Amino acid sequence: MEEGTSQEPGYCEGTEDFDVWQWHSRADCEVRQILDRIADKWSLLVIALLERRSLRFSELRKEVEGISQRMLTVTLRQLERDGLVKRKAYPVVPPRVDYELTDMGCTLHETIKALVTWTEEHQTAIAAARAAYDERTAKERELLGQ
Amino acid sequence: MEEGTSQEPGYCEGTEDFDVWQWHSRADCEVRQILDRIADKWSLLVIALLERRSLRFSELRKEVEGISQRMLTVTLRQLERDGLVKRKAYPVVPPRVDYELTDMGCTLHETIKALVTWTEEHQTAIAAARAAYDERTAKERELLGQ
DNA sequence: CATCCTGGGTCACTATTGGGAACTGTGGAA
DNA sequence: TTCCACAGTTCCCAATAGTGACCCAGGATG
Repeated sequence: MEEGTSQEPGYCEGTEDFDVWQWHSRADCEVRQILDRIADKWSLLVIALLERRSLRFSELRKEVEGISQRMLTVTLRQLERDGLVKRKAYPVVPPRVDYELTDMGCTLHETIKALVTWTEEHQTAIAAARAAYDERTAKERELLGQ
Repeated sequence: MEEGTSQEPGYCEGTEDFDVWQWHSRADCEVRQILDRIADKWSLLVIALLERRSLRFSELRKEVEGISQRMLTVTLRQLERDGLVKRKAYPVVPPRVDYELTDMGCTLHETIKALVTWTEEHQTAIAAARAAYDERTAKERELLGQ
C-alpha cells in the first residue's frame, strides 16, 4: 500500500489487449481491486437504481429486494468513497439522506447497462445450458451410482 | 420457486429501460441471479484470460494470481454449467483438461472488456476520490474525538 | 519391485463475510 | 410521557470463501 499506486508499468493503452490481462490477473493490480468492488452484487443494483433518480436510504432498501440494512450502508459507503455516489444529508429530524450518482457514476452505469443487456439477451441460452448440464451430470451420477 | 420463473410480466424489451430495473431489483429475478454469477471476482478474470487462448487448469491457477484450487474448480464448474466455458478432458495420465470459451462466452467477454476499459480510464479518478474521502472522514473523526 | 511424481480434482477444516435483530439519537406527534 | 420516524451502528451467528491435506492412475526412476 505504501509504495503501490504505480500505474504506469509497461501496459500502455495502445497495445493489443493481450498484455493487459497479464497485469490485471495479478493480485496487487489496482484495476482488479476496483473491479472486485464495482462488479459486486449490490453495487450493480444500487448504481442501476440511482441512475433513474436520486433515492433516500429507505427507498433504496425497499427497492433492492433482499438487501440488509448493514450491506446497504456498507455498499453506499464504498460507492461514496470511490466517488461514484454522492451522499446528501439534511440536518432535519427525522434525518433525511439522499443518494445520487456522480458524473463518474453515470458513466459507469452505461457500462453496467451493457452487461445487463447481455444478460437479458442470453438468459434463455443460459437457462438451457444449465438444464443440459444438470441432465448430463445427473446421468453420469446415475452411471456411477448404479 | 414453485410458481416463480415468470419472466414475461410487463417488461418487454422495447420499453424505456426505466421499468427494467424495477424487475431486476427483485430477488427472484433471473437476470439478477445470472448477474450475480458472472459479475463475480473470479469469473471475470477467468473469462478474460480464456479469451486469449484455451488454458489448462494449472495454467489458469498460475495466471489468476491468488485463486485457490477449490475456487477455481467451483468457478469453472459454474461457468461450464452456464454454457460460457467448455471443458475438454483427455483420458490420459496424468490428466489433461483444457478450458476454452464458448461462443456465448466470447460475446460476454466483449462486455466485460468494456467494464475493464472503464475501470482503466477511471482508476486515477477513483484513487483521487478515495484519498479525498479518507481525508474528509479523518478530519471528521478528529473533530469528534478531540 | 517399490517409490515418487504429475495434474486435476475432492474433502475436511478454518477465516471471513453477510444477514437479522436490537440499539441509538433527536424532535415532533399522540 | 411514551411513541414514532429515519438512518444508521453494533453484536451475534450462519453461510460462504478460502486453505491444506489427501486421492487417483500410470509412467519414470532407482
